Amino acid sequence: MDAEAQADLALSRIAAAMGEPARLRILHCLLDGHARTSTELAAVAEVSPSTASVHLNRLRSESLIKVSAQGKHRYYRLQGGEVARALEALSVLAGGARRRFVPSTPVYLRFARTCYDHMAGTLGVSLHDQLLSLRWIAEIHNRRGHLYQVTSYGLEGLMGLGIDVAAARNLHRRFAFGCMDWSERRAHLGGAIGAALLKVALKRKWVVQEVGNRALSLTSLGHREIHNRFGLQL
Amino acid sequence: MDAEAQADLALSRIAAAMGEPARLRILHCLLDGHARTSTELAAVAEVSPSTASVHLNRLRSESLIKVSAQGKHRYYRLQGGEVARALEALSVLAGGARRRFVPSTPVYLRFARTCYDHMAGTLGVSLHDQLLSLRWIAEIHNRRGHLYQVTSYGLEGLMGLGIDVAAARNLHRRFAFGCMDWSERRAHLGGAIGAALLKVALKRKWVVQEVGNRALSLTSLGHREIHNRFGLQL
DNA sequence: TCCATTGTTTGATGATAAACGAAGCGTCGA
DNA sequence: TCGACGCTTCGTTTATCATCAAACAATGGA
Repeated sequence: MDAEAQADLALSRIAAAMGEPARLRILHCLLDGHARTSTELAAVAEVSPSTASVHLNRLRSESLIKVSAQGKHRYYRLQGGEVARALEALSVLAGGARRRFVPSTPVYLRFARTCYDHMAGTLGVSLHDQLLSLRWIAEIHNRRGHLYQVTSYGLEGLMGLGIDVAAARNLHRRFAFGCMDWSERRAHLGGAIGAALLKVALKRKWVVQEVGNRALSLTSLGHREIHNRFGLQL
Repeated sequence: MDAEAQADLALSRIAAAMGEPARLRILHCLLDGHARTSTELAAVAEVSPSTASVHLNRLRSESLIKVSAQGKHRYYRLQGGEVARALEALSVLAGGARRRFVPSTPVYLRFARTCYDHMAGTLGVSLHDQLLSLRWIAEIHNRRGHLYQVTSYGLEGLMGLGIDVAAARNLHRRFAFGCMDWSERRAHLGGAIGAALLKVALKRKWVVQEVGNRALSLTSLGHREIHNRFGLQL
């Protein structure tokens, strides 16, 4: 088989991978740049988990999505911007320009959002980096992922915010770890400490949660407080 | 079903239409903007005419191609530029940027090329228009397509080029007709007279055929001769 | 008018693949 | 260590679809 025919075949396999309603719903869902778990995507695609797993495998073998395991979950996301662009080009054919795909994470989600029970986005990543450079937290080696301990500086600072670090340590969950941020591609602070920080930020109205999505809005109070307490100019 | 889900479904149907090797070969073949007959496309797709017919119907129902009947033939071509753009976006995913699709007729083909045994492209269309305005040929009405007769002016001119018009009239084929030019979307001169003109142009080295494609190169001699004999400034 | 060419439609057949449940494998939290 | 949970793999069923030959329709030329 010559190179031309082989390229055609590869192209048709990619198009076929997109040409199945359930798989297209999966791709469409991932278009915002977020990573989703297998279970979430099964619900979106409206198929059983086992069926979704087969679909995800197929999309992966065509390099349309990539996966990264994190603990119990497997996070799937688009392989890259080309995939989003191809889907957008296809959507032009379907019903004109009736509906536009959002090729990347929307600005309002990219800046700050919740990731389960802690902060993600630019805000979350910046805070994580600042806590590290202020030496409130320090990395400890572990075979899987980044784990953190709270230093004596950190203990003082967190208690100053009204966080009960000892109680957080006794929760049946990871204490503090670097949680991969999918819009920033860098770590933000997860675990019990991360959750406690979000709780404080919400309670003190540094950020407010929007309805209907996971976005967080930074208030002017929050802007001031985060600058004063962490030296972080957002 | 909500609008979102319906758009996804339409999208997946389009992707599925492209996701079949034979159909993709057809689309790929049509990417140069030319129209092809059902039989030609069956050969390209390497399937039987009946199978090709089914595929062409499917592509047509998804508005990826359009058809126009001309006599015994049915000419298929891409629906529009968006289809070419979508295929190009997909080809980025297949094997990187290894091979680029040509979304429209390449310049070298657009200017001048063979159409079976006569001239097409800008050159062919210009010549056709000029022969009409010089009254070498005149349109005669016919229920299907444009047919032409050669006037006394034309007879003189063609004989001056060494063309045996009487012999051309006796060939078992259409004498002269307007053949739709798919890159120009206008007619060029086909039939026995069109073929005889190409033969002369090749013999006198006004144009030379390139190897491997249907392109024609206009020589400087051809440029001069066509200007002198037809008053055509290319 | 007749025949060759071109193309579509139909019907039958075989291959592909999408779907699910059950079972298996890892990881997390108690 | 022991479930609980998330996810995948396997095996089976079912439905879809690509394919071709044969029949049919339309056109052009002799």
